[in-house]
Amino acid sequence: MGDDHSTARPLRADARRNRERVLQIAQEALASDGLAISFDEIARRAGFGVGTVYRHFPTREALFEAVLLGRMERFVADARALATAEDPGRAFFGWFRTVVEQASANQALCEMLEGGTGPAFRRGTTLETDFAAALSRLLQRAQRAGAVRGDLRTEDVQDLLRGCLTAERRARARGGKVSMAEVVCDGMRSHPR
Amino acid sequence: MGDDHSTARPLRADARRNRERVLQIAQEALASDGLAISFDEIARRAGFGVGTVYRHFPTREALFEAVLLGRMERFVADARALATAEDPGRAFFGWFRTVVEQASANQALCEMLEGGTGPAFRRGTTLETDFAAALSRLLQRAQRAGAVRGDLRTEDVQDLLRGCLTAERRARARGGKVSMAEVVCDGMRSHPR
DNA sequence: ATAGAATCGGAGAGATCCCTCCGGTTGCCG
DNA sequence: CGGCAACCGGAGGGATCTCTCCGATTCTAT
Repeated sequence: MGDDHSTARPLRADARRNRERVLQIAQEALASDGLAISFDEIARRAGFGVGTVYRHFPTREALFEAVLLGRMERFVADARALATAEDPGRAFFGWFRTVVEQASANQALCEMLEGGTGPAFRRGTTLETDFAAALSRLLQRAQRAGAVRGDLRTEDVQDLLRGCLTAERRARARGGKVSMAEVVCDGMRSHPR
Repeated sequence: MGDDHSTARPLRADARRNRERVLQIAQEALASDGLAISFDEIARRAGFGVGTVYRHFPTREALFEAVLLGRMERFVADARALATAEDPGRAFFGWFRTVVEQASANQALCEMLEGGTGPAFRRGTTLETDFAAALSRLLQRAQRAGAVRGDLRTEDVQDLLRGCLTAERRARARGGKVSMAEVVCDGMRSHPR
């Protein structure tokens, strides 16, 4: 325990290259095939024996986390950056659309957000809590500004986001013209009538 | 091939009872656990050996189909029945909400509709074609009546339906007050402004 | 160049899963 | 109630998946 990555002796040059290659291949594999892809398959695609890959990532889940965690954290960072924007409605809807747009191109990311089940995004994780908190601030500000239906709660928006990913991913796969996120955002707006 | 169910010698009484029980248990298991549940597990829950269950349903997929096909067909029948309703907008949104409401209580049904991947609902299946056709009629009539955004295509609505299921299922699981279907339906309405 | 440490590769253990096979059991008809 | 067809049960074959182990290989420091 406590393998101190920052102070540990640097990896041998070949190991470093190989580690990088595994991450690269895993990234592509997860984006196109989703969380269900097998560890063996990733090793095969990268051209390594499974033992080699396990040397770098102790567990299937650890590998997936290494690939996906950063992406998720960026969503949280984006939300925080927008928490003080001058137009709360624009900030909220912009963030929502950005997340849908970015994630819908990545199968594994979608599954993680949709299911709340992937690595490092389980119920109660720091990441999951931060995500909900950041979203909550955006939402409340937008609601106070009258841009979003007042009866929507954070969990509602989270679920709508998940649903929107499901829809947008498929729409994107078939080259659809209408943005599903656009439709859902319209549904979340305060009813003018 | 062509095991003629209607004219074949009726099942022995015990076999009939057992078959019924398997269907019942499978229904519950699929509703709560989804398509990923294993054949062995269903046999175990029903209290039968796997051989017994395989006697009645030659394949995992055949069992799932026996449980789920009827439900799917009802959605198509509902859509057809509403194709001549006097208020096309009301018919369209009513059907949409009904499907979401009914399916969101059943994990396997959701996965089937969402993924387009389950038994008997694959791309090109008669059921899938009929489903799309029935939905298409409802949509076009609603659009002509000015109740639904004119730029939405059948595929768009199908994807929104899938997404709505993802959202509604989770909202229901946590006892949410706001209906996700309501929000999405609002998004599909023609913009008054 | 060479010793020694770090790394690689892949066979295989252990867990599931789908499905088959066949000996033992049970219900049905005369 | 006797005999046979139909039915049940579960061991196990073949696949696949995660992860371990250790001999063979490759890199690096001297």
